[in-house]
Amino acid sequence: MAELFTVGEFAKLTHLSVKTLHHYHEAGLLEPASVDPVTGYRRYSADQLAAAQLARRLRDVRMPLAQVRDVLSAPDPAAREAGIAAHLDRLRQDLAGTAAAVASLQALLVAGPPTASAVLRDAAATACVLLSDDVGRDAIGPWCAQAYPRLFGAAGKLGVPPSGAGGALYSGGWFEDGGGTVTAYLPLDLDPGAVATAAAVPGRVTVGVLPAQRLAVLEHRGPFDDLDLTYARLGRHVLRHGTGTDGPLREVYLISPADTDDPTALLTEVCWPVKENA
Amino acid sequence: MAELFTVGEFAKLTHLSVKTLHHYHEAGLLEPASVDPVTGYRRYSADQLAAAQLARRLRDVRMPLAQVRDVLSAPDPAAREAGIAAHLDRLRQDLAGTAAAVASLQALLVAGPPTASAVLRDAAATACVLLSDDVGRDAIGPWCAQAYPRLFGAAGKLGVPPSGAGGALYSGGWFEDGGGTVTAYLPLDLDPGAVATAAAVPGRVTVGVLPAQRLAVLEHRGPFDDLDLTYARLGRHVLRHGTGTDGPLREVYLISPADTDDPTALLTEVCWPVKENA
DNA sequence: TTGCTCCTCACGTCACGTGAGGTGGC
DNA sequence: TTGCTCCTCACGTCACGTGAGGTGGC
Repeated sequence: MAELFTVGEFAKLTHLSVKTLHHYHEAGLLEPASVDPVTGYRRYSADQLAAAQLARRLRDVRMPLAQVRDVLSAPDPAAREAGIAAHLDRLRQDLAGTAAAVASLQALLVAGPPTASAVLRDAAATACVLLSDDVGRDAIGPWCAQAYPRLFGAAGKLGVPPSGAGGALYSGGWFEDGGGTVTAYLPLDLDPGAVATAAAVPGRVTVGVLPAQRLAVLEHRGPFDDLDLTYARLGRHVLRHGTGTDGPLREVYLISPADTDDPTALLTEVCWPVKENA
Repeated sequence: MAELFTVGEFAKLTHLSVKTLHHYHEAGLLEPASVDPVTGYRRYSADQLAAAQLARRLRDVRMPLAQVRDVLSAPDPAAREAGIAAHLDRLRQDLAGTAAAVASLQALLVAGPPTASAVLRDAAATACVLLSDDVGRDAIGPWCAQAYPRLFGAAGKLGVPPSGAGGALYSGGWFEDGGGTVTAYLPLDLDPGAVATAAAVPGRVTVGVLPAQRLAVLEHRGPFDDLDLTYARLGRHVLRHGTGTDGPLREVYLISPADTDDPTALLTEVCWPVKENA
């Protein structure tokens, strides 16, 4: 007859627990070859051993169940291997992130927080190309990576050279809420008063003016993961003196990931808006 | 006055979300410097910034909250750094495990399952030193690592040389239920009938006899993580012919981690108990 | 008939995120 | 007074594990 195994037997054969097999059934990931309509008994076929073996290995490399399901039901081997390769790539990025986090931890233990001092600056109104989006905390890196090329492209099409480093505004409760509206900008060598006459820009990039603002500024050198140390130094004093405003926080990327592959070489200005009479 | 910040301000300073700070308060991990008894408003002090910065980095390296709490409340810097070092060590092991899982996945994709054939063997009754415990699936490696030295030590104290490689019995539904009773054994060069006269052994190690049993045996070469492939090949045929019994599954560690650091050099006999008339 | 296996709820775990619904401070 | 921030439930997420309580098959 057909080679059918009970859950318990199939569990022994695959080293997946019975509970896990139940879960995979319910998740539509590994459906038994047949289910007895009266008793509900699951029966697995020998043909399903290979799928179970693959599923176990995909879970061992932390692939989410939904993706495992997609891989197992892939229409052809090429699609299957593409799904696996994509996940292994995410795994590599994750690993790099963990290594960076270990380095950040050890740097904090060895060196302690940085000790530079903030300066006040009156930022003038500035014509810019702008790109705004609702971005979560964990998506900010990739979002910026696609935003600035688009802004540079837009500036090029306008025929107006950038007049300085790109930056971004983090509005409202971006850090408190784990995300929100981010506006990436690139300053243009253009009279702010002339902006209304600028040509429309393709995509969602727009041309606008950053308003004049008084800012407390502190330079941050090193990876973005350590920006909290600089925010603490800068914001602590601004808040202590009660001079902070609820305007968006601003970052200026003087040396950005586009300029260097060395995270310790990154240079970022952190700008906290303060009252005019500060 | 004291430098006290609201949750929102403290979130901006630390890049922890307000919800996370609530959670850390409830978890007793980072209690606000003061809580308004009437409004419930949390107030954080500037002194708490360092703890928040450390907590964020510990979470970034996936330290569980309970351990973060222990580290933050450590009595002295030495205890704190010991806690951190212990976790970084677990992280390294985890990483090695993931690397092994990637290798296992890629080997499966490239080579497919192995194709050796099983043989029948009548194992005679054997005198052994034995060590039994309730062990979970994920704890089996470390458990074996401490079990076999103890068994060798016991054999030495008895003055009886081992008569072969060590093995283990995985009883009942060990693989189906994700754990259960495991019995590690080391065969002794001793008449099984003489066992009752053997001296008591210190610790929880005992002297006993493995009963005679007919086994279907298949050799497994390579890491333990790939044992499921061999179990599938072996058990599939045993179950297909309906000759399996519900006795414990047995593994014999011909080349064990004590003998080599190369996982691909490991050699294990997988033994499935079968009926006497098989 | 006795165990053993199988079944289905329902709830727990972990570290938060996501609203809902309501209140305090400038 | 209007927003804005703050508060507390209560529930969702993810991949199962852990019983509870009950039934089918040899």
